[in-house]
Amino acid sequence: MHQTNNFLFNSLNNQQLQAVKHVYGPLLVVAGAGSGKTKALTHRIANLIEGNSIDPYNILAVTFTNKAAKEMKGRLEVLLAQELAFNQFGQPWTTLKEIDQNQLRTNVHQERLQNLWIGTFHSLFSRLLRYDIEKYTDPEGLKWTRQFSIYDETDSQTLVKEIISQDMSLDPKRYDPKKIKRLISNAKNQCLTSNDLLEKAENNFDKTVAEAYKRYRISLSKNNSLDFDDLLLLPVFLLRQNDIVRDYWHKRFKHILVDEYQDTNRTQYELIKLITAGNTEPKKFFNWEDRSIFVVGDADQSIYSFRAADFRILIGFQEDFKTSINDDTNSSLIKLEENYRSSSNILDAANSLIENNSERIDKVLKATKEKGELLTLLSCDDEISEAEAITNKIKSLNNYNQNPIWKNFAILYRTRAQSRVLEESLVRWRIPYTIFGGLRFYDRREIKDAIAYLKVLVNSSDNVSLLRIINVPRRGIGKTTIQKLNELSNRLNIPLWEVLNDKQSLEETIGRSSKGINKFTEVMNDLLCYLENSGPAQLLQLILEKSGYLSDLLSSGTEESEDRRNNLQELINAATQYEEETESGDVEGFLSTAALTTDNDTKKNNPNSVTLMTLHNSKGLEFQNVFITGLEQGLFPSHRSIDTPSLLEEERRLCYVGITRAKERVFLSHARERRLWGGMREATIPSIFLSEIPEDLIDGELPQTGGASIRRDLHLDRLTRVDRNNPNEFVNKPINAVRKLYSGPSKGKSWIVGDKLIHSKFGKGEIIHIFGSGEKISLAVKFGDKGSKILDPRLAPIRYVS
DNA sequence: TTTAGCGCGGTTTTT
DNA sequence: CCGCGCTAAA
Repeated sequence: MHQTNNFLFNSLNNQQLQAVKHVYGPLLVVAGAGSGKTKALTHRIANLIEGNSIDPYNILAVTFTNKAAKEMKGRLEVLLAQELAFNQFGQPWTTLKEIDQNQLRTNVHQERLQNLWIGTFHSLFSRLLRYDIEKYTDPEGLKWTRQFSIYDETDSQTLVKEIISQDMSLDPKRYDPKKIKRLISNAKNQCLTSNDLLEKAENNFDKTVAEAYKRYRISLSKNNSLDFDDLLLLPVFLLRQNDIVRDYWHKRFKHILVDEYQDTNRTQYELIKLITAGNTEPKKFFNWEDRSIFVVGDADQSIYSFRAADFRILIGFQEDFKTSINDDTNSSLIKLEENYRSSSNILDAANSLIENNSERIDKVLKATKEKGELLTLLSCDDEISEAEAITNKIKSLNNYNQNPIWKNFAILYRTRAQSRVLEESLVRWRIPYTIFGGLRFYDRREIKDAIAYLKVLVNSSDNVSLLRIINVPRRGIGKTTIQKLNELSNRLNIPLWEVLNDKQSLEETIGRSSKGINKFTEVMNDLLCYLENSGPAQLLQLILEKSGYLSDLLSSGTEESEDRRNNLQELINAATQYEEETESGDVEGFLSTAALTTDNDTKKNNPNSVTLMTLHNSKGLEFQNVFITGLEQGLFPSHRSIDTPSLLEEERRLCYVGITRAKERVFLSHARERRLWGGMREATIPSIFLSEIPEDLIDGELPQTGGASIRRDLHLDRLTRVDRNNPNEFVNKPINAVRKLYSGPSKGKSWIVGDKLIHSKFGKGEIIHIFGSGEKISLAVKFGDKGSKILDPRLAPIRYVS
């Protein structure tokens, strides 16, 4: 036991130690970037199990990403294996052979962690639903079975679109299904029902959304399906409704841990609270005698409010979970403020930046590392020279190494659209790179097709999947046929699948077209015979063969179809792996995994390559060198955020996240001109964030390569037309130029009627009138098609042009 | 029933 | 510029 304690405790600082030793009651750990929060989490779980003899069966550990869950699981495994190493071999972990280490990890995995629930919100609660969903009846009488399908964004989009245009006969142009889906999703994430929405409705549009929500829900139930949001919302309703179920999970999960608590939404919060409170509501205080809730988060890294995450939940934690004893010894807040990742210059820059936000928990990250290098500002002509400047930097920093180490570099951007130019530059210089995000493995067409077959076999009510595959491969079943059958199904109130199997009705309604349908149902009924006794891997194999999907691919013989076949083989491998990892190897479970897995964690990347990703994707990661690109008003911060303070603060947090990813070097780049989507070249204004980092922490640099020479190399003549002769104040004096823009033209520049200027949001404009005088002037500016605005020159993001 | 061609719109997105 | 959804024609 003492050995255990050493393992778990001796590498921790004071605050981490306090967190790790916490056992009962509520605890909020405010963990700044790079302060060792995963360490605190994993060591605490290990200490619960090893130090306090708590059964892993009673622990629930929730993360937001598969990656975080995997990481936590892995590290926990090693910690417990280290303990075991002492008991079994009597020697420290590091002296063991790798094969013994792996053996121990396997032991721990199978014997100690089998019953520990650790995973994402969505995967854990879909698991809960596979147990208990049949015990839930909606107030409207809607029901689901444990074979429910999980609809991804595309599937649910299809359903909403159908409801808007067909069910409700609305014009999809006035009622954009995407927008409506987003509003419904927002409601679901805030734990609101369609009735709640109806009560809150202020106008007809709101009422329509509420109605669409209601119908969408009915439709999901008819399909025996749930969308991502339902995986959390339905458990809330279930636990509220059913005392026995709630009591069961309450008694089971005595110790709850939540990672990235600042990213929780109302629904997730309700869920956590229901399990923690159990069967004894209403009540004011929780009974912490034999239980705990331990949440870790950082309000400064809250960057998902557009998905209804609400960091005020984190700020309210202590109030929400307070104990009846109101004493000072009951400390329910610990701050981890020592940063082990970044140089102190980088941290100073990040701290200065984030201090411009008003809504925060006060917290200053303290460096444990040396000052290090200054941050570097790369002021570039345009997006091409920005990309070139970055690749140049990467190359030159690597020249000092015999073997280039590409994996030490990350290039971060606000929008995916920015990645292309960067890629082109990396390709040109033959620098290996890995781009994150993009198409998920499970979003590929052939994968979705195969999965859809599996879904229909398990859940014949799933019409979205059914209609996806009914004519894939081609069976000559067209739109009109499907429409007729759908009508029949609705009129008789018989599931579509049963209509398809009723040969007589088919003959009567669609006549000769029933041939294709019969072909389809024959295949499906044949496959159904195998459902009982086959695992997902074998089923997939059978599906691909018997449906003719595979032979269809083979006959086309293109390179693309070759790729598809490989992907399908990959899918079967994943199913096999699932069967090996889980004892039951059940199809429903595999389908959940397939729906909830992004391949960021599974795909094999070139281990030594430059990383390209969005700033959002970079959260939780770290790199030696980080490039933050496109620091321009309207791009970063994005144009949608620029005049809404709360949104601008979120952009600032995003920038903070980006900077704090870096261990050694940060490069901040902006382009003086940029074309987005190949449109017009637009003059830009440097990002306000650049002006919020102290000048003495930034080193300005003139990029070596201008965009024009590159363009000539590429023979892109039409691009070379663009000015190179224009003397560039930013290139000559990058820092000063940036600062000048924000020190306020009212000090340096006196405006006169007729001056032309550029506004970051409204674009080019001309002063048509000046109100007031001296320091207190306002400008009336006419912006082409955007109309006229009255601006305060000291505040408005404007730049003088001519 | 299928496919080619045009027009429109295009932050970020753990699941 | 690129990917989509819809319409027109084969």
